[in-house]
Amino acid sequence: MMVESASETIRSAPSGQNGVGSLSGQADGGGGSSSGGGAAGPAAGGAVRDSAVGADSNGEMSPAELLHFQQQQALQVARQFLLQQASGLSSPGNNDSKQSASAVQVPVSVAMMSPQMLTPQQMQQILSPPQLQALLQQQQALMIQQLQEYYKKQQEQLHLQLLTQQQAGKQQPKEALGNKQLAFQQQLLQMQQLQQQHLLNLQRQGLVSLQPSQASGPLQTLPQAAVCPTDLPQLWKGEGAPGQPAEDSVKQEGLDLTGTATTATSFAAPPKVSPPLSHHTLPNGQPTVLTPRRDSSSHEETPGSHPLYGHGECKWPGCETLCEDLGQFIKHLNTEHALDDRSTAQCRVQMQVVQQLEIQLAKESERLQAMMTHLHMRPSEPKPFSQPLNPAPGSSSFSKVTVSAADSFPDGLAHPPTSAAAPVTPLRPPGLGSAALHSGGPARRRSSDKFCSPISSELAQNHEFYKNADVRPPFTYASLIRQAILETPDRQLTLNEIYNWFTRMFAYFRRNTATWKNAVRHNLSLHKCFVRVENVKGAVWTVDEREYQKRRPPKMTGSPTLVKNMISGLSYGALNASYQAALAESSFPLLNSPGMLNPGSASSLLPLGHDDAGAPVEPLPSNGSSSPPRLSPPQYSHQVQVKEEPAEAEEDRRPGPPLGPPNPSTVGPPEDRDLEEELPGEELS
DNA sequence: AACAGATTAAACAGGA
DNA sequence: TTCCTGTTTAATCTGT
Repeated sequence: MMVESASETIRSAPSGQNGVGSLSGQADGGGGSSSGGGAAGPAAGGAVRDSAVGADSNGEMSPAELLHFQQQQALQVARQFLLQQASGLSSPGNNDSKQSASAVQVPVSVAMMSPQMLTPQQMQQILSPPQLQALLQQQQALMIQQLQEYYKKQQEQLHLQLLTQQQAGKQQPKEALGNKQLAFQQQLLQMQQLQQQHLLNLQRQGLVSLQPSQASGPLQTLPQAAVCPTDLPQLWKGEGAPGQPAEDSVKQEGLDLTGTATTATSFAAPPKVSPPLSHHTLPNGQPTVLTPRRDSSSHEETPGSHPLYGHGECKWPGCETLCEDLGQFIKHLNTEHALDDRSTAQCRVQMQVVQQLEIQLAKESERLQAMMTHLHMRPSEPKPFSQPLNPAPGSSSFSKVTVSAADSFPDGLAHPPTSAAAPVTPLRPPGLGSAALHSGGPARRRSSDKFCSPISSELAQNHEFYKNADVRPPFTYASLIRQAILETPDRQLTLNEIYNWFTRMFAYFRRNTATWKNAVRHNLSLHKCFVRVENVKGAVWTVDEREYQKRRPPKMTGSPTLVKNMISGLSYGALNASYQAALAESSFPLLNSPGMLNPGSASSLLPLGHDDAGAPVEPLPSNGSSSPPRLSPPQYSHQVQVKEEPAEAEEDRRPGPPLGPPNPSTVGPPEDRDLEEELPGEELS
């Protein structure tokens, strides 16, 4: 009985602690219920795990292993980058008011915690969709860059080794040399294939659109060692013979490398590097420039440099041999660090060092999270509502929101002007951002329900995000259902069409179908605002706006803290404007009808409930209950309590085949459905 | 602490 | 019989 749903359910593990993030991805793996083909992997880490190529047994690391290891490194780098970003917050430029300080504080914690400590759900709840998206993009961009860098270095290494072997091979039998060359070339080839595959995977996730040209663009050095720029050399020092003794020395450094040497290798690990992120491309193809926080150091990868060569010395762990020029260094590299047991062992140790550092970072992050929890999650300290409670100041422009990565960072950080399309985009969309600032990250947050987050605007703004990212939309089922219904020309949908809308609009709902479908049905039945209208062809669901508005009357006014915050955070004029903007957005299907929204009515509606889906602006015609279950009403669907009427003269208002074309607005009536235009997502499937 | 709302799970019924 | 749809109940969580 329940088995069916159990297999699909990802029990939104309340406040899933520890790193269960990955579980969300694999939890439903068996279920296979997802119609989305599982493309949208777990958000953050989303790295593809190419376990295809098996590990080789000869002590060398297979490309797959290297890739995996490098992915870990890339993630680590991403975390490090966030740490750097966060640490930069305390730097000048931000110290004006308490409010702004607190405004950035949470993102700081978010930035510091999210990559590692938070489950995707938690991240989702804490971060606004643009922030999340930006975060994901950052990590993936980082990973891509790291991978690029890594592959490049691998190729260099291979070429170097090839050279070395060629030179050495002069004294060797030709056969052996040939075999080795062949092996190297094969490895090279394999790596290139892996590289392509990986890039493809990343691109397939839709969050990162990477042009090949970009992929092969200038690369920066691997900032892996930035985690511990100074320690590593120390770790390697003093070991007479690298290799096994190195582990001991490492242990002495308190790193406690107890892990057994695995079959991964870490070649170049240039220390002290700058955040590698300079450019990356957003899902919509808009390039975003993140100003690097630090200037690139001297070993920025240039054609004439080598990742293991910097400041005139060999950067091989524990080596530091002085080399006057690159040629000498390469010579040194080929002689001293050729592919042998010792070098391999050093690589292993290096890898363990990195792993250990990662573990340490995890611990420290955990501690930090606890601290943050202690400091931030306390409701006792009333937080001034610092950030503008803004449904986009210039809300009239439903600028399709392109989430700039910079948006994910609080003000004062590298915050380049966002793309032209989103200048008015709120830094933190009302939905998640603002609410999340007030409290921690409860597992199930329906923040948008709360106050200032009209589902329509949130949806419009983050439409692409929700469609592609496997994050739970912060809306209640009721508001989503309503939205789905209101988006249609006829303001009515069959159950199946509602399902389709959910899956079309939200990647999240492409899995756990049993769960949320049940919830949808439950909500349809439960809430009086959803009216079932039966006709010849079946039953459709409509929205009784009046009932919907009644549903939770005093949300906004009933939340004194919110109102207080709003008032404290904004001047009344701003508040009014913002509120009107919110109102305007919240009634998005009617948005362009100017009569709908006049300042007077908007402000007069202010004490009314401003619900998630908002739309309190819809000044419903007073003929509410009298309206028959019109089936093609261009008006608002609030046919009240007209359940059974077959509604004879029904036109063919069914938008189309249930699972058919993703565009329900094909029949597009000439109504004021401007959002349809604003939601180009309809074009996608 | 109480309460209301939301979510999830589940049982059940009716119809195709 | 199976699946879909719809209703209902209950447990749990969350925010006020």
